[in-house]
Amino acid sequence: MDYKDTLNLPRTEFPMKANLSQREPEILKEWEIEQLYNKIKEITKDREKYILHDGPPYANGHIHMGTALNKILKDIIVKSKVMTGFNSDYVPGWDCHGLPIEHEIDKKLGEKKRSMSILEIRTLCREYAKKFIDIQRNEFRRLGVFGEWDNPYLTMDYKYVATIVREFGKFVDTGSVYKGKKPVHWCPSCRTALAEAEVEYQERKSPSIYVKFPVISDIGKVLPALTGQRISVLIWTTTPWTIPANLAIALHPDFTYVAVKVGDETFILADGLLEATMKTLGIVQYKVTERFSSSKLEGLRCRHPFIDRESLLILGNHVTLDAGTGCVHTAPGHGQEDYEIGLKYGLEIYAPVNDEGRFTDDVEFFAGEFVFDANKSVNKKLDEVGALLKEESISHSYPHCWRCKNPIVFRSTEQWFISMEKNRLREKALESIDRVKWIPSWGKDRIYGMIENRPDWCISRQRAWGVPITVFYCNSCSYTLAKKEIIDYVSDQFEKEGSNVWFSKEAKELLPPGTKCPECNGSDFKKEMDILDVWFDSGVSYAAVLEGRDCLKFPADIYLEGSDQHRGWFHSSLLTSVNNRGSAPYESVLTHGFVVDGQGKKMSKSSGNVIAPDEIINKYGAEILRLWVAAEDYRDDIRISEEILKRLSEAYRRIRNTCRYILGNLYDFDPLRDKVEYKDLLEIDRLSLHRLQKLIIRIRDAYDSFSFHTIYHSLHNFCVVDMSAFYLDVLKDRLYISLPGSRERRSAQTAIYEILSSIVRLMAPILSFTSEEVWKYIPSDGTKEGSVHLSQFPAANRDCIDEELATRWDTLLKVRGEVSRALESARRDKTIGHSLDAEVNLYVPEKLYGFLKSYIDDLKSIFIVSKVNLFNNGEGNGEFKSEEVDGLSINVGQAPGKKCERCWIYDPTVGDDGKHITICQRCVDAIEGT
RNA sequence: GGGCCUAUAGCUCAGUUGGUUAGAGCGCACGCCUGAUAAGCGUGAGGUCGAUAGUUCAAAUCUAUCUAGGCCCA
Repeated sequence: MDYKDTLNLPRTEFPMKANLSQREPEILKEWEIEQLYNKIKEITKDREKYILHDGPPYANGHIHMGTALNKILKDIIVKSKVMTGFNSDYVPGWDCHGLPIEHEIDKKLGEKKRSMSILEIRTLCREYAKKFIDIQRNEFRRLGVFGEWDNPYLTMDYKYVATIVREFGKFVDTGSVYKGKKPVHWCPSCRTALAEAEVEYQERKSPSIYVKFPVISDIGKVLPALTGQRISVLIWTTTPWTIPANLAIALHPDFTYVAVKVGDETFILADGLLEATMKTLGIVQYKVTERFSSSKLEGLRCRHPFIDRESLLILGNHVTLDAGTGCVHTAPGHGQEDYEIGLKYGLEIYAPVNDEGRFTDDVEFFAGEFVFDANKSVNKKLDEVGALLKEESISHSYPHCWRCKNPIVFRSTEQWFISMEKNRLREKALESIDRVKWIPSWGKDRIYGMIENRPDWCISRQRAWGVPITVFYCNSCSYTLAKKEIIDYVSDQFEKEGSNVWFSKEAKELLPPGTKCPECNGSDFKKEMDILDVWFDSGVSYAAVLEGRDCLKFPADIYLEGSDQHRGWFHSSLLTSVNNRGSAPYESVLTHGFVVDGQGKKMSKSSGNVIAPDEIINKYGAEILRLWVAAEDYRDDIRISEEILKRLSEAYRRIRNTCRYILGNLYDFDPLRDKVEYKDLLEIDRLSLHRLQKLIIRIRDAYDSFSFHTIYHSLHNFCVVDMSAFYLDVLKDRLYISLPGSRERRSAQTAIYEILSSIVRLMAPILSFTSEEVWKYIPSDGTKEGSVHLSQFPAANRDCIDEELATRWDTLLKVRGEVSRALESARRDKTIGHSLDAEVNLYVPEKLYGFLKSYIDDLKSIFIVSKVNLFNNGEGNGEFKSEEVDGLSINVGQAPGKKCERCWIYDPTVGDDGKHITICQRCVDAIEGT
């Protein structure tokens, strides 16, 4: 007789091989057919809300590892909140306007763009965004992310756009919006402003000049040694044409400056550049007459070399010793740093250059001249007045227009701003930051520093693809008509017809009938043609989405984005919400790092180290990607490499197999019929339930604190160490050998059923596909939901926690470890092969002896050996001396008796039964059903 | 150049307010089993805690500098 057939070996249809890349799409299909997301919405609708508000990715290109990471993290949070008992609807969104899309359309159109209307271009941009929204939506769904994919929010939806305009109106109403000047990259040949992305840096030859600015203030007051001398500050520049716009000279606050006597003149420049400058100027005879700190000069005045105007001496950290004289020619209308320092010192943002790049009539000597041609004229003039010390030519990197390839200029133009001060926006934003929970905590310092130091928010863009700044100008008196009521009126039209009406209709049609200019009573207006910064679009999502949908709420519980969004969405959302609602739109902000390669280097096309989500999904499955997200500590940068993925898929298999093995042993278990009461469970089964409760507590805490990598490690460790290597291994004997309906077998099944049904739910937010697959196979107790995602996390059962029992087993397991070592040593000596071949003698000290004696009947099953003999101290010594357990020594020998053919245990009763001469008494009983 | 952050075994992570010989799992090596089998079990070898200098009786832990890397600015 083949006794194998009399065993209760595991049986399950649950496949060992996951085959994720094939199975996942099938599961997704089922979820869709069952309308799972709607079912979740339905069952959670009356619960307390926990809202994660989705930051919209840009609708451009396919998703990459960063976007995948972000969406999976969000999904893990949302799913875990649902399973914790919240209503946690997730509405994904997309950011649709902006330069990158317009840029793509530009590239496609090439020269054709010039002949197209703004409406045609906007239509192409809309189609482009639409296309990538569909692509990304499918890619996100493929990751197993649940959400309102059929009803996402798009910043280009009419209703959303209307909200943007209304929120802009609120800003206007609070008096924060003003028009000012700011330098932008300007292409004179295209006659357009360029964004940073449209600027290409190329080598170019420029003049390099050294110019004297005579000091007119009484310098003797601060530096008596210089009294009565002819003194000039020496500057250096490579853009002579900006000299007419010079308003100041900047010195570094920490550098030492010198006064140098050359002939009968004295020059001022930075000590650190003295030698280099003198060499360049070819001056051999010079003498330093004074050394001093730059602060002595702050506020003194020079005279412009050829214009009747003063030039102020100021201090700025942007000054360097890399080149020049350490005294920086400053034209606030023609440079970013010049502009910023200019604002600080209250200088005019002066840029007397028109759209074509020609000097305005304001400029003496050079009016009408093209600025690059004017370089020569300016130098000539400087030379005439004796201010030019040196002129040469240098080659350096200079900005050029991406389209026409011509060199561009930096020129201040009229722009719309949101003031950080007028409505105390900065102050209020900083206060709000204090009330938000930032995770990790340094996020607070980071955004605080940014808000504290940022300049006013420039919200205008000279672009086509965006939301218009809905402001009008009186054609007769140039009065700016920016009023909340009028903006709201326009907003209503946008809501019905879209923002294209701004470009298709006349101002008259857009304004409320009978609108008159409050200044001159005129009725002829023109429209502002600038559009809003896209950060304003997404920044007001709290109004368009959180307040716009009943299933959400304001403020959101959490925003979750990459750490770059401290400057981006966290920032713009904070400013808009603080100004228009009086508080931050989020209770907490969680940030994650960036995806980098196995070496910690950033991914880039040029490095060739980019891994696409798609590749991973095809090779390993989205589930492995989800596991990766969970396994890594996302607060820091997150590495990905082949090795990491290989490790993870091995860990995945381990978890999957543990589930499978338990399923295989539950094939005849009906929880309603076979469950054993806790008090009747065997002790080791109670131990496993104790450990399960600890796991539940640890994992639920980890979900609450968003520490997902703790979950991965705990779960994996539980499956590998607690289950596979110990409990399940020990259990085999009982599950296979015992009578199917026996108490000891049902006791084991009760425990593993409880364990599986718990861990499958605990892992569902992370391993969303596999948990669903396992769920289908778990025997129902009558309350099992149709999907694991409709179930709740298990609650830790205090009644199953037994610390004393756990402590006792800590000792047993320590001894078990030592027995394993002793067995291994016997295995090396060829005394045994399988551990059941062994008989173990334990020589233990008094105290341990008493303890182990109470477990004497269980020891052989715990150790998985055939026989255990226990000896008190003094009765002898084992060859194997334990290092871990004081006084313990062990001997291992070949087990006596014959090996039972059925249970493989060596037992003296083998052969006792006349009918079954190759098996032991226990097995005889099991077969005969007694 | 500035702000914020990171660095513990080949990989992913632990490491309380400074306190014995720095831990876990995976991987690797070797062995066992063939009743979880494209599985399972056991044993073992892996670390100058990024570097240097300090504080201290005592530093992975505190301080400074440096190196490498990331995000955001300039």
